Amino acid sequence: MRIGELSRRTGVPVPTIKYYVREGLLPPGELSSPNQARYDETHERRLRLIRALLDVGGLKVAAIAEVLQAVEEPDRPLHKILGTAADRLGPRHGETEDEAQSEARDTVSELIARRGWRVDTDYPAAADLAHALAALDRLGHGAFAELLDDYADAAEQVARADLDYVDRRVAVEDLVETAVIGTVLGEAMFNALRRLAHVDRSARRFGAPEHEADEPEEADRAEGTDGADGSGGSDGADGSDG
Amino acid sequence: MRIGELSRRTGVPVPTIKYYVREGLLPPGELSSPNQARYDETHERRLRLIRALLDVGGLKVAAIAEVLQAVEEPDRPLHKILGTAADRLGPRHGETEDEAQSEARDTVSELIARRGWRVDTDYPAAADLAHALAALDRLGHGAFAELLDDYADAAEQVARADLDYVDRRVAVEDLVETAVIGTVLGEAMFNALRRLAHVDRSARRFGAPEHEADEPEEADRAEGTDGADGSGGSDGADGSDG
DNA sequence: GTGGATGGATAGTGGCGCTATCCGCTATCT
DNA sequence: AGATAGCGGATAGCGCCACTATCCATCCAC
Repeated sequence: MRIGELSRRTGVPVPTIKYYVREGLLPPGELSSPNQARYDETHERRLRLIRALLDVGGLKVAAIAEVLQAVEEPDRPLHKILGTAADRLGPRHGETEDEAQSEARDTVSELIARRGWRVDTDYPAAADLAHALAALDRLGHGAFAELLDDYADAAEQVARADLDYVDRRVAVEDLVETAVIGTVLGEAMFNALRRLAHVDRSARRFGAPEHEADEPEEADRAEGTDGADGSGGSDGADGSDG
Repeated sequence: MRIGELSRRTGVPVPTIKYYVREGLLPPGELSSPNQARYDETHERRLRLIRALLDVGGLKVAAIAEVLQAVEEPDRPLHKILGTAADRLGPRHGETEDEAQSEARDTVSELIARRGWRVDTDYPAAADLAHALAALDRLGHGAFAELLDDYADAAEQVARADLDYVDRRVAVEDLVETAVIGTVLGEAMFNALRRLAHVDRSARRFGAPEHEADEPEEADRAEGTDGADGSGGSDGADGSDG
């Protein structure tokens, strides 16, 4: 297909596609003439991946370029690429050599050791965690770190589910791409779920009594009852809480 | 104290503090003269909160302004404010009335109903979740949604821990601020933990052999040294999935 | 009473994700 | 063959955002 159709199929404007090619996110089309290029489904797929990483995952264009370059090389060990992807997710923060900071780093090291995780202490995600803990500490909420093991339990659960999924898919699709997608979109998914669970629990605890009650005081949520019935064909995958 | 000391204590440049005041993130200092203002610990605290929300939480300045305005009003029900905070966390996405989109919305509704969560289906976090699911679907990973209940279990666990913490702190500190901090920084914390858990599990599964080996086979993050193979051997041509 | 800090206001900067425009070429329709 | 639409490639510009620089009149400390 040509660029116009690629644009139509994906909803991405043509100049934007050109921009992605320029930035190295998308491989250029195969030239059939000096100024005529062809694109195929791999481009379409890649383009959708880019948009997902961008819109849902919140990655920056430069970060996506790095991740996708890693995806291109199947030689590298998976956990490295996963790291590359995940590392680009976190916020980039300058060095703030604080007391809270070094203390937080120790806490992270202890946690990693305690759980027997096979990760380096200087892993970017570890630094992110330390940053969060340090910020908590500076805000007088160092006690929030007491929840670390609860959080880690949940994180392990999720990670297990993710890897199981990757395992299941490994033969079918590109392993690395699957892992990237799972890492990035899974994060967005979990964050949304956590926010929903927060609202639910705080409604239960502070808001309404047992019976359903919707405060009419500020019902600016409006009602969004979409008439579509269409029972989904989802199987009853019961959550096996373990 | 005056603005200079506030700056020194927090590490935030004076012009930036002025900027925050202009943007409504930080209340102005108390004027003792027409052009002389005093700041106190509440300002310092607020400033640290702003930086945490900005650097660690990744919120935008405008979003922080909204959240903090909600924090100022203790009348509003907590779960509303929590919602306000959480809603500003997610990515803003335009309307992409897709098939995947509406299908995803249904999936979300079912999930909420299935778990008995007291949240509206059109809650922003629900929309975020639907967006993530729709993106997954478009990428051919609709099956990832099978993990939803696993994810939701973990999310509930985390939310329970968070609310317990808020409960514990409620008498001591400002409730709403605590909730905001927990929501935002907790998210950063969990995401980092999840990435660490990912690396751990994928190292176990794809990297090192089963027995616990403290010594990593590749201690450095540097790429290039991928001589060690034996795992994978996935040379398969790129996704000829169609 | 002098010099440096302060408050307040306005304008400018740099990064980022696009977007607009231009040019010469090419595929396709008639 | 000629008209017309689209294309590839390159460059410049836009809009948003989080600051940052400058200016000026005032104030406080020494």
